[in-house]
Amino acid sequence: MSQPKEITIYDIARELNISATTVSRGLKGHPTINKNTRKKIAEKAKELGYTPNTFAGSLRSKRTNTIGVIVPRLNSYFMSSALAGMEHVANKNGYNLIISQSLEDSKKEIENAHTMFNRRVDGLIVSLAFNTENIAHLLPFSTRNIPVMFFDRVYNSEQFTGVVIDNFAAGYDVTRHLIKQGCKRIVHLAGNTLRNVYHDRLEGYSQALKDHGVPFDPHLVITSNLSEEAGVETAQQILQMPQLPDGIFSANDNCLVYCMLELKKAGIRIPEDIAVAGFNNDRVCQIIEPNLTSIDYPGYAIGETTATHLINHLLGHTNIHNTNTIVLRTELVVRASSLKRKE
Amino acid sequence: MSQPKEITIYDIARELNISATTVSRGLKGHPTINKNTRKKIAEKAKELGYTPNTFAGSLRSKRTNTIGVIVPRLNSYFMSSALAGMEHVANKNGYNLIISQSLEDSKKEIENAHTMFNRRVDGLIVSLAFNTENIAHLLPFSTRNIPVMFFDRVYNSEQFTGVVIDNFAAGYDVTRHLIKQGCKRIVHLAGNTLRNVYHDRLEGYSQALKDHGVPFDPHLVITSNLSEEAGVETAQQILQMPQLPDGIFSANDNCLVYCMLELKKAGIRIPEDIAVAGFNNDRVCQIIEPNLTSIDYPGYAIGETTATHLINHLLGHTNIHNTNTIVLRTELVVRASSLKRKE
DNA sequence: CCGAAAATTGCAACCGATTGCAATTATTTT
DNA sequence: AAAATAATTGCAATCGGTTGCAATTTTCGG
Repeated sequence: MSQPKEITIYDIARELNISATTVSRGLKGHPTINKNTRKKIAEKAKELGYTPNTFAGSLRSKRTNTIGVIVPRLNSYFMSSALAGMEHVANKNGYNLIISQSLEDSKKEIENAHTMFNRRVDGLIVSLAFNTENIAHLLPFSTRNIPVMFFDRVYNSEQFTGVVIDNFAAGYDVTRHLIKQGCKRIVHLAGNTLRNVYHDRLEGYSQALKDHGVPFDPHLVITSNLSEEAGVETAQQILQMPQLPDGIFSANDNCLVYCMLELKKAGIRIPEDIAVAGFNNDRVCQIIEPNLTSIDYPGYAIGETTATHLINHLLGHTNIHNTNTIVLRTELVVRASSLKRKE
Repeated sequence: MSQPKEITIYDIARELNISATTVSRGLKGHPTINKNTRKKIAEKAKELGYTPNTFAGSLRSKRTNTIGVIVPRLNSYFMSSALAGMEHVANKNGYNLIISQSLEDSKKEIENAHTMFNRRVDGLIVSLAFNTENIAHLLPFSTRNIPVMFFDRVYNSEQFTGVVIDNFAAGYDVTRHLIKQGCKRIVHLAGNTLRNVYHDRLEGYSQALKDHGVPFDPHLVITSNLSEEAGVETAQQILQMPQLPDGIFSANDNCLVYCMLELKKAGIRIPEDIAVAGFNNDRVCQIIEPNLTSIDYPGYAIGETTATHLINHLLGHTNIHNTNTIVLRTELVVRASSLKRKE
């Protein structure tokens, strides 16, 4: 099982009777190396089957061309889209992604952050776990001048840049839309309000109610982890309310879909009895019946934007420290699930 | 912008008046180091805020604790589930994942393989692009004794291990099920038959027809890239057939769902006019109406299995070279979309 | 043809940990 | 208490590129 010997720049140098320095520079296309020499080096490298050893280089140069990504979980429609967007941008620019999941657990998020740090990622992209309360684990990155960017689940801090949508406005829009459809008792399925996204959506909801003279009833705000199971449970809770609501605004589609199915099973008509609207514009929106009104939340674009900004910063084209927040445009996509009246 | 100096094992060594060797071993929990010394080292390391530099270590030890993953795209339900499974196993074992997408393009897959090689991944996991015809780009890994494992889209080779399901059997089961429901003209939505998964499903379909005396009609096999758009187009093709089919077996759910929506729009009743069944047991199966019969294709488990085997091999617990293929169990999940007769 | 400027190339230290082997120290055994 | 064995620790080379600065070669004007 002996490993075949690794071909190094020294091998190339020896065969060409030049120094390793020249080979190193030649391979990098360094301008001070003679064109002709460069060609010879390239040829010999190919001939010998040379492959650069990234570690050796990174050790010295302190650049790894690696971006760490920590997400709550990578198998949701939104997340995998965002990751796909990041990977695309990164790959195009010669960067690679090391991806890890916190599984919504702050402790694991901290561990992962350590790993990323040890791996000397050039930059870090994070979407926070459900229960992360502070970002002490990210401070070593700042100390080291390693840029950290949040996306989606951001942390309110002067120190880091985040890519988000205007969750308040989106929550407001959805709620207003439901009110305009005649809803008076609107349930809000909320997530952990520790996270900006859920907090802001709830605020938007409250404000819209207020602005339109609809009383805010805390009993109508159901907080959960917004999972599929939570959707089912929520439906049961709703069905047991002394007075049924006439609208639901959910902070995510996934949960709402399962809630809808359960409500339908119980004979509730949507949107006639209850108008519903979600958040994310998940693929299922166009598949469930009735089609689901939702906020279009461009995962791929968010991923691209985040990665682009981070890489531009790394390349020195821009400085993200000047930017606190990047807000992407969203859009309310109205579909049958919320249309009580013909518009 | 000067970087704060990096803390190394030498700093710890100096402060403790011992050698760097001892520090290195101490941190790794090497048994020959005195327990007491070990404790002192650990304390000092924490005190100074030491973080190991993975590169330096990897350079010397030639182990990176990194697994490369190349997938066609990472934003599909199946893929992101598989990746989630892999990440979970890898993380548990101290490995990290470098993930890249080929975007179904063989050329990009080759580039990505190079990158992975240069990064000296300890092992590689691949699911092939639609149009990859050979695996020359993976041979350097074999030469170097770097284990490569396929999953899902595997390459038929003695050389590498793959984790798959029995696509033939699954295709056979679905088709037989449709036949038993009384279908006589069953359309098959096929993918690129260069890929085992689609090839085998088609074979299973053919064989089932044959075994049950249903004639095979090549016009009923519609090959596409199985995208959402393809689903819509396929529906239009079907609607223009001189004689409508009475069943559809699609090689994936995603495409079929869009096809169904289009057919329903045209007034086709499912399953009465056309019974349909898909493949993957995607989340949408339980959401679309009627609920979709499908083959449960356990993405998360496939990811876990693949990563587990690879890591066990890396740790020397098992040797994947003894294993050619690992076949996971699948199951036909029957739902309303295919039930022409009460069972 | 000479000397200065420009273009190339090389020296040698360095990045930070790992490791085979030898050396030192502690513990037992006789 | 000396000898033998076991437990710890350290030396010094090594992994494979990168980089500041000096050295060498080439080019060219006069």
